[in-house]
Amino acid sequence: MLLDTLTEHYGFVFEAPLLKEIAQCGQLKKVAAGMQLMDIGAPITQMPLLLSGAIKILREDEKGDELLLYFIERGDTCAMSFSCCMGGAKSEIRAVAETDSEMIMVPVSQMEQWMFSYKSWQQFILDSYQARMKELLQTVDTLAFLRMDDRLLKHLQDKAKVTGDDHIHATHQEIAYDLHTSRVVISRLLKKLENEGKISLHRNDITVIDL
Amino acid sequence: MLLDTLTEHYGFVFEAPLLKEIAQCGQLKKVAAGMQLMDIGAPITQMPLLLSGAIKILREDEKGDELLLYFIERGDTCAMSFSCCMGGAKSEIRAVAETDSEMIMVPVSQMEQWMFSYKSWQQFILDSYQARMKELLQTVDTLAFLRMDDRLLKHLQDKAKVTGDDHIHATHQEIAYDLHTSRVVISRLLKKLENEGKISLHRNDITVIDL
DNA sequence: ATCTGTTGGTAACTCTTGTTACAGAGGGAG
DNA sequence: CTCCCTCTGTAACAAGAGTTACCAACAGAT
Repeated sequence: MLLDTLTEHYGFVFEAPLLKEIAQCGQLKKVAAGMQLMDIGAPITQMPLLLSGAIKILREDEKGDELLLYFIERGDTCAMSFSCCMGGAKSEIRAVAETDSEMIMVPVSQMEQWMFSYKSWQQFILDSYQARMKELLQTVDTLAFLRMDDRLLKHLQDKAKVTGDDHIHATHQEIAYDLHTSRVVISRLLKKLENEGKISLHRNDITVIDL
Repeated sequence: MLLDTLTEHYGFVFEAPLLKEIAQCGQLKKVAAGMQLMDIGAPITQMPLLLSGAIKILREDEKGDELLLYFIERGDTCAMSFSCCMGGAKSEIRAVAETDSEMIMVPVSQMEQWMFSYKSWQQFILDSYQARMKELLQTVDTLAFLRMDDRLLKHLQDKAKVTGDDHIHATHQEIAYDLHTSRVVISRLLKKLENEGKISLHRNDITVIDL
């Protein structure tokens, strides 16, 4: 039945023999929101194929300050893990489940071979790289060209999108960590956004109006 | 003699038959410092294999404001072009020669096939993606975690590195464009760095002491 | 109902960065 | 040399963001 699940989500991406191979060596994994899936510096031995839910990808500096890079949604994979394990390298990022999520974990050993034997796998990996690259460019744009109020609104909109819920359950402090700023700044700007009619504020719940 | 040049620079990366193929369809291109090689939104039909010099990769927002992403040096290629042309997509970035540079331009038509027929080509593309991804992460770190004075110093050090010259020939305005800030800010911070003994300032010439 | 820890609101202040304005220094052309 | 243009230095001010401090509102536990 792993094959069935796989076919349901990736049937249009991979050809049948490859789906079968993945089903054979892959392993279903369910994680609860908030669980950490991968840490910076950790060696990578498996690669996730996301079935449902969303994963947030974080970067951290030497002082331990965090920054949210982007979200990974269903049908996506973490291209960075791929390149890392190919070179036997360590992870450059941290991955945390944003919502309850399901994924198939594929051991890296097979993947190198698939790059040669399955055109669809090769295409999938390249597309994945391409997509991640684009997300990273988006992140750079946001950091370089937007002020904190716009970054905040964008963050709320993104978050509403990946959870499929315009009610965001997060404390101001948690948002501040994602955007690498302080809680006070977030509270201030949230209030401003509320006055502008773009969101409405309640305890532990921000409703995004301007989606 | 294109094959000779190619072998000299990429002999240890690609096997002989591939080098020959590249020499057949590739085309030597020399560009002077300052020349634009690619623009945002432009379709991509060729991919550069850099032989000498350095290329700077820029991002631009709707208002036309620029930001330097990173430099590409010899032995590198622009992975982004690759993914773009695979999907027939437009360029996400602008590329400008930082110094006089030489490169071999390879038409995209062949490349898709090489992905399957040459393991070394596949590896080269994946490594290239990996390297560019890492540079982009660096860029994000810089934007998110550093203040302008440190960004400036880092920029000068990077620039000295890719040109192989600790004398930087650039106006304050040009540096301001790369870092997406104003000339006055750069002048101010350069003066500060000079007072700290990390650089020395002359007209159209900044000498980096703290390499 | 009271206590307690968490969350959110706000004020006051500092620091960094951006903006405007202006003056002087250097370098080339006539 | 003089004119003119580019480049640099600096002051003064404005705006955005970070910091510290404190209080109120809320929710859960006893």
